[in-house]
Amino acid sequence: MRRNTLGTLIWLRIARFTHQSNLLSNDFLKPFGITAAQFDVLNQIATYQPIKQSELAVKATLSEGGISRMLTRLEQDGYIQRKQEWKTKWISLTSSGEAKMQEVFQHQLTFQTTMVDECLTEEEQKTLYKLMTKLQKNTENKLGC
Amino acid sequence: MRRNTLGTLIWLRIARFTHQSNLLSNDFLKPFGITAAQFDVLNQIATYQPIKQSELAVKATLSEGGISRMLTRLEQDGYIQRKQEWKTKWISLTSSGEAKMQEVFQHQLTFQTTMVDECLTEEEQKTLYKLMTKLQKNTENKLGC
DNA sequence: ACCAATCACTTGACTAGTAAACTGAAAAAG
DNA sequence: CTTTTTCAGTTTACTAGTCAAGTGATTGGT
Repeated sequence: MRRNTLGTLIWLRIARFTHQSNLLSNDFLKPFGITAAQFDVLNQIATYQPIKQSELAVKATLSEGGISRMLTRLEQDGYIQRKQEWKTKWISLTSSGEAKMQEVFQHQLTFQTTMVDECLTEEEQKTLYKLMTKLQKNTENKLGC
Repeated sequence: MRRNTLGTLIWLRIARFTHQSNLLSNDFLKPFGITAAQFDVLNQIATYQPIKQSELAVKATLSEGGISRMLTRLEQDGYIQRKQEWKTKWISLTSSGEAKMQEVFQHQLTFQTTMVDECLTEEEQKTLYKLMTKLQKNTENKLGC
């Protein structure tokens, strides 16, 4: 009892990093008036628009309900629009949303990149990316069952 | 624009893994009647009890408000108790909470360990742990400022 | 032509988290 | 002795997410 394995220590580090980096991201994005979660979704929309709501949920790894709520907020803030066609809703950025991404994207990219660059070498980053990809893909597969 | 760096790809992988592994953990813990977040807090209490509420917040990397709410829920479920002394509240497990941890801990440890073991070698795990530790410590330091 | 199934999305009830404003009692200051 | 500060914790108002039940229009079966 009360003895940890390497595996659980890895989980803990990852969980802590995610939580803390999220706080930092939210702090960083505050002046821009959006949250880290909103940035993620807007970024997916910018990349894939126009995109079905259900497909967006998959890209952002959110539940159907979760994406519905998030899009309601983003719509209220005027960043996105939903165009109903048959039974599907097509999501795209409004010009306001487009402008917001133009404003924020580069900053956020630099912010994230710097955080990693300042503590890991190029070689280490490649290794970390490879290992995290393995781990994440394995987890993703489990989720399907 | 729209070009990602290695750093942002790493962030994305980590975020996805955390989110997905959390879903899996919650699913796994469901039969035991607790959530992953509750397990984490109970685990910290088990390790450090009796512990001040404010110190527990630090250990669990939660805000003061967050830990207050979480403990209210855990108290309602009968897993923990808060003993007021002067102005601080000392948190410890009840016998029911102790029993629950006895029941769950080993399972959750095995669950997490297996997830990592089945896709990474011992060597890879050591490397991943080292790199994630660097990254997390760096993030933690930023948070203080 | 009608009833059932299905599809895409929404809603209700919940956990979980934050920041910021608020308590209430103790210690320190005058 | 009052008044003020301070400290630990709570509460409020919010975002963000889940699951599961509900909606409402279209499509299929008989």
